[in-house]
Amino acid sequence: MPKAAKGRSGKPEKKRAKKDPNAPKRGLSAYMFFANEQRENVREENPGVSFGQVGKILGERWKALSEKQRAPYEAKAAADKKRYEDEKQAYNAQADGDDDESS
DNA sequence: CCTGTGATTGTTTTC
DNA sequence: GAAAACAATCACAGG
Repeated sequence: MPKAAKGRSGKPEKKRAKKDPNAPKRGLSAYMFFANEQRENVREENPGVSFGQVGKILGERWKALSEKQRAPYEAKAAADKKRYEDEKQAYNAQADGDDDESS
């Protein structure tokens, strides 16, 4: 059951701005790792494709892979997520109490 | 307790 | 250098 038709319901607002004091950016996404590898392949199989094209093709290819293929990327994403946990932790520690920051 | 929301992440190409 | 399509995410917070 699709919790809610969330997603990009049409809100092409520019990039986001930070809102947290130390903004513990989250971890990367599987697509990021996948793109890192496919970007070369996609551009190679699609010579001459413009920005919009390659971008789309990349996405199509992403899902074109099998879950197993995404596995390595998901794994990286999961690993990266852990990385974020670290930031979040530091953010948490500092956000909460703090030993000395107000000089 | 459960939910969804928002914020974020990195790539590519083009000028 | 910046901007948009492309996709995943998923930790955080609130009623």
